Amino acid sequence: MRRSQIFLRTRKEAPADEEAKNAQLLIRAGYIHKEMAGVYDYLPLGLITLGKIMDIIRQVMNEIGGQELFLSALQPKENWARSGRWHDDVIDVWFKTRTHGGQGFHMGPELGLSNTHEEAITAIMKNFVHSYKDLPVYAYQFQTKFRNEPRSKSGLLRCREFIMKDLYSFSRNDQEHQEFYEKVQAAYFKIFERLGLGKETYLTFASGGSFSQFSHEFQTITDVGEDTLLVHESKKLAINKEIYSGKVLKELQISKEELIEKKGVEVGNIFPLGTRFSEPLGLNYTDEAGKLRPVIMGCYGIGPGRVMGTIVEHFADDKGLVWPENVAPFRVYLARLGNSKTVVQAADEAYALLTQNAIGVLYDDRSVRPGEMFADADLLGLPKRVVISERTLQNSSFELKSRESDDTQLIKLDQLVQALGD
RNA sequence: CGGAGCGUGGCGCAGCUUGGUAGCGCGCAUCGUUCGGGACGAUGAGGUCGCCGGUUCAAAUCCGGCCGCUCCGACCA
Repeated sequence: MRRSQIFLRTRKEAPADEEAKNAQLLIRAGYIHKEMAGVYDYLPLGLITLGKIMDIIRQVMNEIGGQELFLSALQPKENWARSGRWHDDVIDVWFKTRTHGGQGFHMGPELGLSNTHEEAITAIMKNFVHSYKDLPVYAYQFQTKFRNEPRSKSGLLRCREFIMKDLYSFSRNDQEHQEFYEKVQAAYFKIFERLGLGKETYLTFASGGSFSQFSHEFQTITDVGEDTLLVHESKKLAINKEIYSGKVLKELQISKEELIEKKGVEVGNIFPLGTRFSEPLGLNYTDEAGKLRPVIMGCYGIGPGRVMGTIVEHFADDKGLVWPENVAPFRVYLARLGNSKTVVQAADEAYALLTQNAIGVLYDDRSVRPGEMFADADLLGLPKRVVISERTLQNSSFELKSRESDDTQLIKLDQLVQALGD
């Protein structure tokens, strides 16, 4: 992509209405735009980045047998009435067309904007699951969730409208469910590893609801995190402070002295649902003996936008964003200094060559001064910076620099692809 | 939902105490000089001063109400 063509403008100054580092930098770098509190638009660069994160998640979900679908954001009342979750007393973050007899849309039935999809997916599965032969089924989606948080904050970390990957498992029995549950657990570690957060992300024991003792959160250690964790570093796990007790310690065979208190961001969550939804909504199957049984369910979430914000919080420095290779919107920032014929030609060729070799490159072909290009390259946070100028061409070379280091090196032009490829 | 702060061209801010032609920097446009870490000069475009109401000859400024944003707390299916 040529910088002169991409829809992008960077800013020197941070917006006044953002305090969170992730929001300030992502806005300054032109990745996102704030629509209102807790609601952000993804601009071209931001969408590419978000897409990279989603692709990593998607790939691993497919590997464990997940099938992608896309459910609606508009939710009818009926399914939620059946599960007992339509009432504002049960879920108070709903955006609904009518609440407490107030005004809603001027026509049509009472509707809600999806804040989660257990009801919807369970109702759908009634059309497809009748026999033990139809199970297990694993379905997931990337969909927008709407939650009217009483206080959204911290940029992308706590939004009122956000995309979530939510996977739902439908199993015949507890054992089959448990096997998959553990598979997802391993898959999540793989995902966070690929996203660059592996080292700081802990499997965290949290409140399990009515069908199991625990649910499991994936918490990434960050100062701006909302959750307080007691981390066991060598065992690579943590306990959410909300469930911390002597009994829990005993259960997990951990002693108090081994734990360190830290702040974390919940980047993922896996949750056994038992028959919480299959029973009220009537999702049953006939087993081998002809007996009708409720389907055992689980749900498994990751918030790609929240992950993006967490990555920013974790890696960014005082000059701007720093993306791990796997999620960077482009691998290379190609800065062309000067616009003499030879420089333009060499840079154009480099751009074409990298593109042909499927190396993502943002080509700064503008006629701006070097300082501005360097500042932009730092702000945008692409892993590699390549400079082509009169000076480098005198050595038939380009200059290569990594975002996280100050060292530069001159490399011969014919080594371009080797130096930047995998 | 409680507490604190804020709202003035696209962005960052001053002006408000003491009412009287709406200003600065960045960015943007044109021209010239520059060109390896956010250059300089000249000219120019761009603003319902969050919204509604009140006081006044006159309101960005004073008064009342509302809306929005940030942070702390409560909440977080």
